[in-house]
Amino acid sequence: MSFAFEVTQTDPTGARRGKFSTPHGAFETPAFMPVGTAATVKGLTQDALEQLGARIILANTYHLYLRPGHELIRKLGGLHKFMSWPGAILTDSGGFQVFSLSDLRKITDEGVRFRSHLDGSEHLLTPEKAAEIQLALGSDIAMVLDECIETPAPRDIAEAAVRRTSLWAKRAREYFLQKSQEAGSAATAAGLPQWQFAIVQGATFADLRRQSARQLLDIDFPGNAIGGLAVGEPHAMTCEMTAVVTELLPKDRPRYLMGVGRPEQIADYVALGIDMMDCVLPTRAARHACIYTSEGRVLIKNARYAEDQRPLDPACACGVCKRYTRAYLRHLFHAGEITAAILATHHNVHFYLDIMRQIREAIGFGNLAKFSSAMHARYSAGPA
RNA sequence: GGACGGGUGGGUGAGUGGCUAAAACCAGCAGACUGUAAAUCUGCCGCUCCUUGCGGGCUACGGAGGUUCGAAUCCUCCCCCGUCCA
Repeated sequence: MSFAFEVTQTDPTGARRGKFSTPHGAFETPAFMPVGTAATVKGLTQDALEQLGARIILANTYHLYLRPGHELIRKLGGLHKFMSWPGAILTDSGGFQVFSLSDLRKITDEGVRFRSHLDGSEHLLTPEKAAEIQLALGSDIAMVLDECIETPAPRDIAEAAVRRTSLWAKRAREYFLQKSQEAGSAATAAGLPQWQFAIVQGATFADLRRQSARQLLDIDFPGNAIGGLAVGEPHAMTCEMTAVVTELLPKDRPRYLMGVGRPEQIADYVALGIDMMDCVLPTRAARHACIYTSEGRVLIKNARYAEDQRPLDPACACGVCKRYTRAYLRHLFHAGEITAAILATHHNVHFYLDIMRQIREAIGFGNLAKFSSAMHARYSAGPA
């Protein structure tokens, strides 16, 4: 069946290995999803993404709604066809923009009123509207609109966000099911997503996190996400909140921790039972000359690499590391050449996807904990 | 030979008596980045001393003198550069 999630292996730590199927192919979990907000993973062609082994990427409801417009994408055959991406696509709802565009929006129970960061025009994003846009895009996994808040947050603010997120999730679910029912058995043919994920909020309050999770579980989503983390709080807190929530989540359904993480943190989240993650870090840091390697971070613009003939990461098998030197990459960055961003992104995304491959293997062999501590050791030591 | 215009910190270039170790930009050095308003943003960027303070000393706006309490800024001469006229 083309819509399925199955846990195939578990680890003493709590980590799970599994397989996630969509109409646009299957992928193994735990999975890392590169972020392609505006229907492109910045710096990478779809060819490159496929070659790197990416089977699912992220796109953004809010951004694609503003430009080029979801109706245009629908008209052109859906997002997969539009961007020529054969793999799976998860679409974020715009809930993160509630957080990141906080100066440009007003929030009520009805929805979020945004002033476009592109032209200042005003738009109302409701839970139903966010679902509708994602249906138009034809995404494989749709996220509900949630209220993502800053951390640390006062308790009353966090409570309000939990309440509103549950309210919105219920409406989003009803809308989604109704539309799916209307489409009937033609749903798949019409490219409608079968997967809709809820998003747990609750800031750094364990009881609110539990409350949020329980409320969302009552609505009953095929998959569950944890949001509002890794937005400034310490890593230990991120882990604590994640653990609080994953304890409550059904074991047979996928769990997605949104927006994480640093290379050395990924295995920690997997150990807490997370199946999916996404993060802009590998792509953004790459554009900013920060290279992730098996030996730690390499700030490739630094003068110390001017004559360094080694590859970015001597232990890396990616095409960039096979062919180019640190000295060359440093030069490209200093020269402001677009190729610098392209090559660095290629490597960093490879690095992240490779971390996940290693983690999946480690789960198979039961030595995830070892992998995790090794990563932390390398990354606390700083660049070589 | 003459007439104008101009010489400012690594570069471009503001500044025409004190608020100027001297704008801004670039280059350089370092840092940040976690469901992307990010090929972005931040700090440093003459030398030096210390009790690291919106601290002290020194050097600095082509060169040398001078005026002034005080000069990158005004005056004199000189040296360069550009444009134009012979």
